[in-house]
Amino acid sequence: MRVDDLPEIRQLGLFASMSEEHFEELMKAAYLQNFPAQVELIGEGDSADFLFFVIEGCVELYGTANGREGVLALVRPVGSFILAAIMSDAVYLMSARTTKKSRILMIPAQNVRDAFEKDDGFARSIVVELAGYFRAVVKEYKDLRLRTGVERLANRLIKYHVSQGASGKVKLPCDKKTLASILGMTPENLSRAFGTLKAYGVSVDGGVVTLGDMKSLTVLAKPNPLIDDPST
Amino acid sequence: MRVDDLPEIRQLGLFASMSEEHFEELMKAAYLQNFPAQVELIGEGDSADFLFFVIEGCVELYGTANGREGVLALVRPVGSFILAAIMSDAVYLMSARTTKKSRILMIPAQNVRDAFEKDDGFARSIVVELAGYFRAVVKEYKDLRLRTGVERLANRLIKYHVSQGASGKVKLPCDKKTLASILGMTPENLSRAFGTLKAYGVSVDGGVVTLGDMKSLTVLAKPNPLIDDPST
DNA sequence: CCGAATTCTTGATTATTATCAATTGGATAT
DNA sequence: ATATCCAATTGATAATAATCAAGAATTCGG
Repeated sequence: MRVDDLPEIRQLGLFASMSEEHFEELMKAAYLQNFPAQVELIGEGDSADFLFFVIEGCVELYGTANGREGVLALVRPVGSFILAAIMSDAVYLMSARTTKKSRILMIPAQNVRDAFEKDDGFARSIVVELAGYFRAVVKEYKDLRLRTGVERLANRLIKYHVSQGASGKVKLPCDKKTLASILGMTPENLSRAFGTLKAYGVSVDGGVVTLGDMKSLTVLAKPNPLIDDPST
Repeated sequence: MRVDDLPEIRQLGLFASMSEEHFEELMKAAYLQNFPAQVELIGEGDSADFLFFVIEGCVELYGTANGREGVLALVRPVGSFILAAIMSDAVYLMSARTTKKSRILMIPAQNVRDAFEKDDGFARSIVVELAGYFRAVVKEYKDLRLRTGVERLANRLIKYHVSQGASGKVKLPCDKKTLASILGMTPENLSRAFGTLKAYGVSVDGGVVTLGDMKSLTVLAKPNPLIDDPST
């Protein structure tokens, strides 16, 4: 498949200030592929051979240790992942799998590093991208470290609510099993956390959650822009 | 105080490929200051006015939310902190305080950003630095998410043991209160975790820990280079 | 439509961690 | 030396979360 069909890639912050020539070169080396759901694209510990972009669908980044597994993030269109491993020329720290049928752009690591050496605009864009990644993980860390499960859920609901237009209803972006893992809890405890939030005006109907008492929910959640606001 | 007295700064990866001229410029704008212990250098939410380097002493990075506080990392000579906030021109996500008498180099954020624009080598070095930061936080996240307190302690002891020459003894790098916070637990639970590790050959005498049965300790800890090895 | 598989929920129990309280021990200052 | 402070430990209890088990609800393929 030709990559030229993807103007959204060219528009990405990462490539916006890259020269046309270098961009062409990168795209010539790139692969665009469709994957079914539940395909493991990379495994932690593998050497970083490709930089990935999610064009369509959704990819889950997760880690394993001591017999446990946890999802760190979902990547949706158009997002990249594991840029840091590429720039460090190191192994991946996280595994990645598709959660549904997905279209993925893969750029060989060496081409990315070559472009980084040749193209100053690209190098600077990578700084901005990595700084944003870093700050996002720090926020995840604080969320996990400083809040209980119920608080994490409450804040996540408020966050989704805002990003979806604050209509009073929230559409969950994934199934509850995955949401639980994103929030750092088991599915059982997510169910119970929803139960706890009933007293704060939260009612659940399948994948749709109604926030009926924002005031008391907010008192419980204590939302914090330094954790919850993706733009800070 | 003159910054020229600090050849170790020039040697840092961050500045190694920077032009002499731009480095001079940066250093001219920089402040070198001595702080006593327990001084709050920055507070989370403050706008990022300076990039910091620890020249001597030690600085603790910590975050607060929902009435709780947690240490994310200790920065020792010669390390920098909050580069990501500077490059994102955003507020600090973490607070920082000295844990002992420390000498700190501060470079105004705008000068750093100017140098980033002008000096391509510097821009590329920042990428490497940020990628390393990112990977370090991901490892912290996995450690916290996928391990129990006892496992975290066991792995930390093994890590210190290796970095200190694997003599069978480990000198703790800070008081136990701080260690507890770094490990994401309370001081009480750190005491109990040490108690649990007695059965695995670990004995504590003040700040010195003896590892008497590496084999069983390792079985318990299940060390993982993708979390514990700072060089991967 | 049915049946199989899976997700989701709920209950009971256990594990892990935090909190509160009391005490010990060492360091320091007067 | 004595008093004071604070880190560290220990015990008791409570909060939080994980695990195991069973059922209910939902999805999916035929």
